[in-house]
Amino acid sequence: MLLNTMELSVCQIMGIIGSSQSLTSRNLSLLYRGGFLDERRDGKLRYYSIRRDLSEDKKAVLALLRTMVKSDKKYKEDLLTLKECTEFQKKTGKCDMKTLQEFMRIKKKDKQIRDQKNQSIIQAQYDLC
Amino acid sequence: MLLNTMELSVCQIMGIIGSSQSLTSRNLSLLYRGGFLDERRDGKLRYYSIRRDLSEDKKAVLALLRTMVKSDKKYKEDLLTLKECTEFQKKTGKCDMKTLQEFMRIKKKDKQIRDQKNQSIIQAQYDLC
DNA sequence: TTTTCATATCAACATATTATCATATGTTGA
DNA sequence: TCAACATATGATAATATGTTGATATGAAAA
Repeated sequence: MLLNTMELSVCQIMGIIGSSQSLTSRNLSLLYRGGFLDERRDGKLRYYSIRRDLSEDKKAVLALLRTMVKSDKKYKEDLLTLKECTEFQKKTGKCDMKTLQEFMRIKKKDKQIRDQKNQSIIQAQYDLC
Repeated sequence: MLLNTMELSVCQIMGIIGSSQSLTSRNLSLLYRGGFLDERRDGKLRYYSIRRDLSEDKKAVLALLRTMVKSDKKYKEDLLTLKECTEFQKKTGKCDMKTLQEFMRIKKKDKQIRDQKNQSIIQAQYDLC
């Protein structure tokens, strides 16, 4: 679904959605072998994008997924992260795995802290009752 | 997908697609609880049909499944069986489980014989090479 | 009422799908 | 050539999904 927006490399995707390297690579290559994605190699990086010449069946599948995903919380977050991530890259010029992972590590920590806060608010509300 | 055509009872569906009673019942009730189906009770029988007031998401899912299933061999066979089955019912007036299962047992046997014939034709072609 | 039939449900099993870890492959720059 | 990095893959563990067989429930006929 992230690839709806733009072409992305394996490490970008793993950075954004927070999945492991092997899982990301594997799933992308499954989608590639399944005929959903195009692959472009540029040095060490491998960029994947949604194929332009999809069969009607596949177009329909993607169309459905796109409508289903619209209301998905994680998806919205990920889209936001993608935006931040590309802006970060434009500014710094950096697009390597380490930088991305560091970028994500910080984001993840922030999220954890936020979640903990929410959790303790909920707890506090329970305690009040 | 059979329910696209018309409202059907559990035993009709199990007869037509050749699935066990418990499996058929379970899957139908899952679809019902999932909000895809309507249920109507008439004596011992329970009729399921596709809900008229589906959400847009669910409509989209069904629309996709309908296009995907068009090219499915088993689906085409089942549609044919459904037709035969309803004609048989109109003629005989019978719609109980035993009759349906007997109807299916014969159909299944016919199919097996046909498949065996095809198999031996293929074998014969191999032998020729 | 008891029996029969249609359907539902539970527990156990079978199968399919996803994820992980360790390691291999291939690419680039020193 | 080697070291560093990005990606891929094989073996295996974790989890989800689908199926079956036995049994329960509930309605109608005998």
